[in-house]
Amino acid sequence: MLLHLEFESNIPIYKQISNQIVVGIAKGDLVEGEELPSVRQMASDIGINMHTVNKAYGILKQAGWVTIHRKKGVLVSTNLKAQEDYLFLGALRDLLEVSIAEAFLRGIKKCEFTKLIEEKYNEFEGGIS
Amino acid sequence: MLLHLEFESNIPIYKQISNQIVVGIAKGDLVEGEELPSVRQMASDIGINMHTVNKAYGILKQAGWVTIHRKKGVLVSTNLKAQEDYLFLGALRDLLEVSIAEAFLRGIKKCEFTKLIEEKYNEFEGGIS
Amino acid sequence: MLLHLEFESNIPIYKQISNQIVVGIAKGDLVEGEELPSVRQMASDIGINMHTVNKAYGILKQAGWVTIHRKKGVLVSTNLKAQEDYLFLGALRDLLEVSIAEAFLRGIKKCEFTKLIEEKYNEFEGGIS
Amino acid sequence: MLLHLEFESNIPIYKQISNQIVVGIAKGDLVEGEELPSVRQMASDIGINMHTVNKAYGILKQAGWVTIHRKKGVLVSTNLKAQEDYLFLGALRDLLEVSIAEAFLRGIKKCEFTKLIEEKYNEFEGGIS
DNA sequence: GTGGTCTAGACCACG
DNA sequence: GTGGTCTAGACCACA
Repeated sequence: MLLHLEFESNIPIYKQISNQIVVGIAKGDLVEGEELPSVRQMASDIGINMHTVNKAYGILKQAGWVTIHRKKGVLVSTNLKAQEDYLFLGALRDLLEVSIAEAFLRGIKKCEFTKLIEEKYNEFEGGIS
Repeated sequence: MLLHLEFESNIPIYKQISNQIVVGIAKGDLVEGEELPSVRQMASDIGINMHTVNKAYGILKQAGWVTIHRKKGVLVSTNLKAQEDYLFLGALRDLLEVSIAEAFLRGIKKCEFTKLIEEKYNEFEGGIS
Repeated sequence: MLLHLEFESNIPIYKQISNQIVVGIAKGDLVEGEELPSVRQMASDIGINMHTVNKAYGILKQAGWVTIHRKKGVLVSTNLKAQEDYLFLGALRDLLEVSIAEAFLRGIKKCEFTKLIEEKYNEFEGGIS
Repeated sequence: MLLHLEFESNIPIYKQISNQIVVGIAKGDLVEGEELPSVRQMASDIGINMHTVNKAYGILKQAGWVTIHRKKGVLVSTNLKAQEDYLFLGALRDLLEVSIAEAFLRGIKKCEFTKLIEEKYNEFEGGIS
């Protein structure tokens, strides 16, 4: 599991980390119960500050993607709070609106857009089979 | 064309403005050549800082959604730089990756996701016909 | 609204702050929409670091007790996520179990315990009437 | 008397142990004079560090819930220091304040809260009769 | 001036 | 050695 961080990006580093870990889980690169490096370890590996990694882990913990095990450290988890699904869908709808509007105006066809989605989905489902 | 701003959102005001204008264009609420309120006008209407509106217009101009004439004011445009389409698709792919990963892990089916896309697309296509 | 912090306590300072603000809301000392001091302001008032206050505010925001308004700053809110109520009750039940066990073993009567609860409730309800 | 430890809880292991033993006494699962497993025994049973069990026992001894004899081992006791009752009540009041405030603000009625208390009390009183 | 982010260095509780 | 907490000082985006 290698992280690719863009320090020049306007996306905060801690967000890039948490994002990539979620994607890693979806792709099957990270499996349930797997141990993530300690905050200090990952920080020194990447060459960033411990607190930045800590914040990323905090977000993941909050959302349920990892759990902090007192003996084993930070473990990948998929214990999502189901009741948050509808909140997620609402946020997703908002997030998509602008992108779709822009794609539409650029003349990108509906099927091109959905194909993009399906490709990504397939990447993830491939991790399962 | 009414803007609905959420001052408690984590999305910056200027971004909310530019987003809603793009969506407005896609929906057909704003048509090519239509004049948008002046920076001062919109700022006082909404009750926000002039610089915020200015920044929103700047982003829209940069992307080609509006053109700014000294005399005619701010006009809706759809003069997109075609060569940026593939850049847009790349950025879109990145933007969607995390959302799709999360949706996938939450058990949201591919077809549910694409249906959401299609619904939005239909909203926009309706504006044209 | 004055905060009483115990720096020697084993309860983290940021938790003491967030706790006292919640209690303040319940007592009516803080009302919906009221503006809280900025992180820097409160930090310098109390004589602690900005980040500690920031963490307290972050927790309150997460739980819905405050919102970050882009124009007005940090505002008291009571927009709680209703679906978390049953989680709260579960956590409460766990929290109470040990205290009740200990009270019971110390010979504190059921009614003494519930009287304590009722007194606190009255403090809060007094803030409303 | 089986301990159920959650290594992913934010409550320290030693605290979980001491808590559950106090609750066990209240429920009548553990009776006065009963012998608890030795530090080494319990540690190996649960698969945790000896020091962790030791710390739990230390807390229990400190509060008077167990006595430690060199020969007889760790014995359940209820030799509470009576003069600490008022301290306990004070601490309890502080502990409950935030929970009650939050419950109040969430619209949980006073009687719902006290019913929760009474149910727990009944669990313990059932252990006696 | 506000909150948001990052860094650096430190101490403590825990296991 | 782990995560949790606190401090101090800095830069940036935002309004």
